[in-house]
Parts: sequence; structure tokens; C-alpha cells
Amino acid sequence: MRGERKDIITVSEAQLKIMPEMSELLHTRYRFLQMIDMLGPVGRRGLAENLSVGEREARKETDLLREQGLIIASHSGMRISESGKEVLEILKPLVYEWSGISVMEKQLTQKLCIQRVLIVDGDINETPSIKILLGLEAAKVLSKVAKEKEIIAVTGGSTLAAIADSVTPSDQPNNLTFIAARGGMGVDDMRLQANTIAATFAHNSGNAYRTLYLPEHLSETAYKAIIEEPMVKEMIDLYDRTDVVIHGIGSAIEMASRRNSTETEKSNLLEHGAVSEAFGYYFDESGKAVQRIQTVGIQREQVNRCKSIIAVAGGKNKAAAILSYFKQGANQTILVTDSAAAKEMLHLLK
Amino acid sequence: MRGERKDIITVSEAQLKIMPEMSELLHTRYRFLQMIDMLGPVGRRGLAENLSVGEREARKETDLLREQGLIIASHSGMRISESGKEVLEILKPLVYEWSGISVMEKQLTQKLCIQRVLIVDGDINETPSIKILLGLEAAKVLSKVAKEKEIIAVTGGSTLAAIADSVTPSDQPNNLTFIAARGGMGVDDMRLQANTIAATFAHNSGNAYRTLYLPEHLSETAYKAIIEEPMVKEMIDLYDRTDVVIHGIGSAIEMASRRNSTETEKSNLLEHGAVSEAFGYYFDESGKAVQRIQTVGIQREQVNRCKSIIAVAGGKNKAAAILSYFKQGANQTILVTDSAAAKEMLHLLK
DNA sequence: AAGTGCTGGGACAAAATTAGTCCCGTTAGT
DNA sequence: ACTAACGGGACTAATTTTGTCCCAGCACTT
Repeated sequence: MRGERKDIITVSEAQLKIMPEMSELLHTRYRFLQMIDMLGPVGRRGLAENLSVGEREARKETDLLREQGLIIASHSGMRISESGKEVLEILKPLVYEWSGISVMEKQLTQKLCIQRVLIVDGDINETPSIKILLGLEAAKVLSKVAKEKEIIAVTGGSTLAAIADSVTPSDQPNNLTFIAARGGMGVDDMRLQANTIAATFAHNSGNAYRTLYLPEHLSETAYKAIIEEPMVKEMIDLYDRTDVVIHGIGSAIEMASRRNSTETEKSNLLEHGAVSEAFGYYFDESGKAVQRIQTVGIQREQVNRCKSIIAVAGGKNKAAAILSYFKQGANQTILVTDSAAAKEMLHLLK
Repeated sequence: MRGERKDIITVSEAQLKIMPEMSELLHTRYRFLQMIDMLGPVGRRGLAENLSVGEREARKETDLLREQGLIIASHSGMRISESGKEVLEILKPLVYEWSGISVMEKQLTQKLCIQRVLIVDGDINETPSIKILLGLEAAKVLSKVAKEKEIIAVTGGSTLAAIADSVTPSDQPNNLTFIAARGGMGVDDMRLQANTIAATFAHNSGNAYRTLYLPEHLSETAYKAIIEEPMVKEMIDLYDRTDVVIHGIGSAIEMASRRNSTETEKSNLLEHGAVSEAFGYYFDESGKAVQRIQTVGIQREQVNRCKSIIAVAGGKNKAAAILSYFKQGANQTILVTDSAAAKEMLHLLK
């Protein structure tokens, strides 16, 4: 018909045309409602802090949400109502459309050449509480891809820990086995180690798990000796039969600092141009594995042989790392990230 | 599932829950856009007057609409853009839903026991320009119900005149014949007489018409004599073959005043409790025809025999009259009215 | 060819709304 | 019994919105 102009098709696009302020308004309110949902009974001040807004604005919005019956105020705080939950669920696609998350998801899926990109709204650094959302989203993906009696390998890190906390029994198929994708992580916080997280996954979903505690940075001889142990061999066998891997992606520098690497090791990484880290491998900008930590763990070939891979990482600072990691092909991967990382990735790609 | 609470289903309902101010906002903006569309190139001040808002508000809204590219400002005034028209069209159902017009349409259709009720937003008395909308709506209905070679009888009145103006050639089927539902209306404004309006309909749609000019208030003998005239007989024959009637509904008192009725006639009407008037018949509250003007015109039985009847009337003051008229069964009628009349009708029915 | 009545846009003070910052009585958890 | 956090009230400062002009420019009319 008409040549140049792209026709408006959907109602929501027309709404946005005639009421542009709705986009921001919806975004704000939705975040409030979502926060109240997540933080359970929460006070006005705590809410304001979590969303980085003034107390008064928090009050204004919560007043409105209460009047609309979307939240319920009590002495112990505000919590979401039944209709609030419905609204949250129904409006999600619209929020994603208007905030541009939908298009970002599509663009990144294409540019990273992976199966799917899922973005949760927010910045994991600015608003740590949205890690819960990342977790919920990842847990949802897991429940979709995992079938009965499958083996799920998980890695460590704070993000993965959050996901483990978000898993509920009803979500997941039965008879799964969770295993740590790698041995110990040295002096790291116990709660962030793969073994612990595998246990949490299993516990929260009512499934079994297998652990393997090993010291990190083994010498060549010690490594060769230990992989002959029956317990270890058994674990390596499990890696071969792993169906789903769910892992974080780390920034190489941050990772090296967290592990008590020596200065030589750090400068070694820098020399090789390491940008990202995932299950013990360090990758450079072009996606080449430039180094790996010598410990028992799932191998890259084993990962790539898996049915599904779920990668989870968020925050602007992770953007470069995520890009680097996906330079090596990982077609069957589903990435769960936040909008801050997504924006930065698209910015870096331009 | 849950017993009591009615579940939110649609996205638009959820939007309204979380952003209640959107309803009014959309309504306002939509009216602006609609007005600009109707009034063609129009200035800020004229627009403000038409919508009964301050000059500043008119300016604020038009500024926004212009920024959004929905309207185009030029030295001769503002007019709607292509995308503006699209938005107008796409958003109509939403406006109707949020302003409660949709539910009013359903309620009235049921309570009046007629085929369909179509409501245009506004008050025909406060905003005369929306008569154009009434007209457009009625013309749209006509184009849907009228088939080729059919005979359309029209009555008089300012509303019908507005409809006639809104008819365009492309709208209507070909080879229609428009006829006046009744002879002259005495001393009334020429432009509001059925004969003139039939001619306008025909002219604007590129069809034929037949007129019949007769004096009103004929004596019994004169009446009997005149209906023997070939020209008149021919017209009466047309009434028998009429397919579609499109008529206004008048308030009895106003009608009697407009026609130069004598005081006796007026008090006579009051005595009989006449409330409404349509094609020469006066009806009381219960829908009984209490009087009719003695002139050549379509008879009630002939009307009821028609395939489709389109009734058009708007304004709060017409509410009682419309209710009265539809008390006599008129199942195949489609009523086109405005929201002011609709509200009042529902109010009176409670 | 000058006049007149529109147009959109600029400017500015008054009015209304919103945001920031306290306080307070109450209540749940300790 | 105590404490910390809750929602809600109150009041001022800041911001936005609104009402009301004026203005230069363009299109009709005279």
C-alpha cells in the first residue's frame, strides 16, 4: 500500500503514541509492584531504598497501588494481593515491549547466535534484589528443559546461588540429580561454591545430588593421581552423562581476584587477554580458551555435548565477559541476563 | 477456582488497574485528536472552545500530539496526520471500553429490546460538532444494511440533516432511492424537512430521490381528496415497498413548539401524556401512539414491515423520548445515540 | 493593496500539585 | 517489657501546571 511509512498495527503501539508518558509510568509502577511481590511484607522505606527512589514517591505509588487493591498494607508491611499478582503476570509482556526488552532479547539472540536470550528488567548491581528475578527466570527455564531422571551440572557464584534459592519442588521434574560442575573453589565463600549450590538445588527441588570436594590448583602429578580415584572417576562418568548445564559467566579479572591468584597468574591472564571465565576456563575476546584451572570438572566438549545449557549472568560489568564467552559457539545455550548487561552488550556490539 | 472475585482477564483491564489515570487521559487526548480530525484545519482556540477546555490545556495537548506526529500544525491550523488517523481508528475500541460506552451499548440493547445500540462519545447539546460523528456512524450503518436498488425513507430534523451531510458516494450501495417519509413539515426550516434531507442523501451518495411536498395539518376532506392524486398514490406505493427507514426521535413538547401548534393542540398532547414523536406519531410514556399528524407519510405498519430501521437521536433531553418510543416494540431497529442520552436513559431505567 | 481575523508560538505570574522530611501511635518479634 | 519497623499524618519547599496575555506571520476579504 503505502511505501515508506511503517504502519502502526498493535493497540499498545497506538497507546504509546497517544500517551507516551505511559511507558515510564507503567515501568515505575510495575517495578514497585514487582518489588513488593518479591520482598514480601515490606515497609515504605525499605521499598524506597531498594528502588532508589525518595520516600515520598514510594509513598505516592504505594498509596495508589493500595487504592487499586493491588497491594495490601498491614502492620508488618505491604504485600501483594491476588489481583496484584494477576496484574503483574498479565502486564509483563507489555512492560517488556514498552521498555524495549523484547527487542533487545531478539537482537541479542541473533547476534550471540544462541538459542534464546531472556532478560529481566533491572541492574543486578544497582538492585541486588532482582537477582531473585534472574533466579526465578532461570529456574523456570530449567523446569522446562529438564526431563525426568536427568543429570544437571551447576557451577558456583553468587548468581547461581540466587537461582538455587529460587527453585521450588513443584517447579521441577522428579528424579533429577544435581552435580557440581567442578570441584571446590578454594577459599571462596562456602555458599558460593558449586558443591554447595548443587546441594541447595537438590534440596529445594526435592531431588538428589552428588558432590566432589577437591582442592583447587592441583599440581600435574597430584591431578593425575587423583583422577584415578574411584569416587572421582564416578564423578567424571557423570559429567559424560550430563544432560543440562547451568552456569554463570564471570569477568576474568574479577574472578582472578576472587580466587586468591598470585600476581604472576593475574598478569599471565592479562597477557593472554582473558576476558571471561566459565566453569574453570578463561576465554579471551575472540572466545578462545586461553587458560584453565587444573581441577576435576566438566570439560568443554562435555558441555557442548549437553542437551541444554543455561547461562546466567547480569550486571553492566559482565557485558564484555558474556560477549567474550559466546564468541566460542554455544548454540544450544539459553542466556538469562538483566537489562543492564543487555544494553551494554548491544552498545559494545555497535 | 476462586469463588467470589472476578478474575482480571484482559491486558487493558490490568493496565487500568495499575494506571487508573490513563482512562481520563486517553479520553481527553482521543477527543482532541478526534476533534482535530473532524474540524479539519483548526486553531488552538477554536479547538479549546469546541471541547470546553482552557486555551492552555488545548495547547498542552496539541503540543504533545504534534510531538508524537499525530497532528500537523501549519499556518492555517492543525490537522490530523496519517498516523493520527490510524491511532484514532485503532484506539476506538479501547476508548469505548474504558469510558464505559461498550457496556452501555450492551445494556441498552438489552433493555430497549432492539437489534443494536451504537453510542458516540459526547453530548450533542454541549458539543454540537459531534453531530458529525452521529452522522458518520449512522451513515456507516446505512451502508451496511442497505442493498442495491432498495428504497430508503428518511424523516426530517437537524440530526437527520447532519447524517445526510456525512454520507459519501463511496459509502453507499448503488441505485438506492431516497424518499421523504412524510410530506412537508409546515413552516419549519427548509433544510430540516424530510424532502430536503432525502434530496441531500441522494445527492451526496449519488443516488436518486423522490419528493412529495404537501401542506401539513390537512382537513379530513382535503386529505381524502389528495390521496387519490396519482403522484401521491405513487408515493404511498413506495412506502409499501420501503426497505430501510432512517428516522429521528423527537421530544413531544419540543416538537409541538417547533411546529406552530396551537395552544389547544399542545395541551391536547399534554393531556394524552405524549412524550416522544417519530414520523408524525406522538407516543406516550408506555409507547402508545396517542396522536398523529394528518398528512401523507409512511405508516407505522409500513415501518414495522421494513427490513431495517435506523433511529438516530442524541442529547440528554432526548433520553425520555427515546425510551418512550422504544416501548412500542421495534425489534429490528438500530439506535444511534450519544453517551449523554445513553447515560440518562440508563439513569431513568434504574 | 491595505485590512482583518485567523494561525502557532512566546512569556510570565498565579495556582495547584508534587516531593522532601520530619513525627507519631501502633504492633510484631525478641 | 523493649525495640525496631510499620503505615499514616503534617507541613514546607520545589516543581509543574494553568490562565492570560502578546506577537509576528500568513490567508483571506475588502
